[in-house]
Amino acid sequence: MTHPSDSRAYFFKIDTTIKKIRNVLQKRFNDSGFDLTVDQWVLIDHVARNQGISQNMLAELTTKDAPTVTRILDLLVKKGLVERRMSDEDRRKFNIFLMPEGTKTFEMVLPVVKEIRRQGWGELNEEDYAHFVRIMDSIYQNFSE
Amino acid sequence: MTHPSDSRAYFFKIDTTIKKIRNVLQKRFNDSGFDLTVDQWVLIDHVARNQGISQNMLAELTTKDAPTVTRILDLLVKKGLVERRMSDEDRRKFNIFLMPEGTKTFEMVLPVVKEIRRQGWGELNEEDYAHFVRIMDSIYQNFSE
DNA sequence: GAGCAATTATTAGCAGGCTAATACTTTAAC
DNA sequence: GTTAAAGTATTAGCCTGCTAATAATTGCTC
Repeated sequence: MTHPSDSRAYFFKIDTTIKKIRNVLQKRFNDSGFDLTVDQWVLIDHVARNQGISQNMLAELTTKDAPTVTRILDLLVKKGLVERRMSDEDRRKFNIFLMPEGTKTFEMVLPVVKEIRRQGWGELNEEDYAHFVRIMDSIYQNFSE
Repeated sequence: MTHPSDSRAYFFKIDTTIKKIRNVLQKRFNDSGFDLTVDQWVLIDHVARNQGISQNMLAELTTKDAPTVTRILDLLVKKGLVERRMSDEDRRKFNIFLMPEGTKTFEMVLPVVKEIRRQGWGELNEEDYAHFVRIMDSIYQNFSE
């Protein structure tokens, strides 16, 4: 390998790592008795921090596409965790709110998620984090032109 | 953020980056007239480099699960790119081979993929690559205990 | 060698990522 | 004000990731 980019390694490593993280999160959710997928959690997390957010905005913040947000919200509504309310100013939009059960879920799951984040990061330090962000952002940017 | 792991950032960044890479690859495939998904390419790549490989082994090398490998191979067989041959020693196994069309596809797509890898890695250097590998492996390891 | 456990691959079912097409609403242009 | 363009959300259809259950074969143990 004369240049790192000649290898499949970086695509593969990113792919494998994100799968691992997802697996661990999901298993921990299941073991904790949370009836929730990782992506459902991601939406709940954002709604909790941005009550009344639009689906559009949710899609942008999570880098999910609109149809996916629609479907995940459908499931969350069905579970009684989240509510769609017609927007007053713009009738094309919904404002998304947590229901009481959703708030409960958020508060129950959050500490578990934080613990997993800590576990994953382990002994890596601030400098590592800076490298990590720089490299990831760089790859992203290199593909955004 | 007192500690990087307190933020959603690293999970999110990895997730977003891999999505970006996949999108760029797929779009470039489409624009080049390749009738191929990214994951179908990944399997072709591995079969090309390991003719006769078993599905099991393919799953391991690609970190895909067995049902996914089965389905992707079904599509590749349907497209005439790949062939399943009964293994002589173990009749539970298939040996996977590229068909002539598959080899053609491999040789046609590979340079495009290499070019995209190069583009993504951009001006990052060997040292960055070392950091990248170390951090990713570390996260993976922290979740494998 | 009979019976049981492990291995290999498949099927079915749910969830999420993507594109394309559609319905509805708002905004802009004339 | 009417019409055209843009924005918001949904639906449908394909592909992939995951789990659980199944079928077929092999290997192990007695």
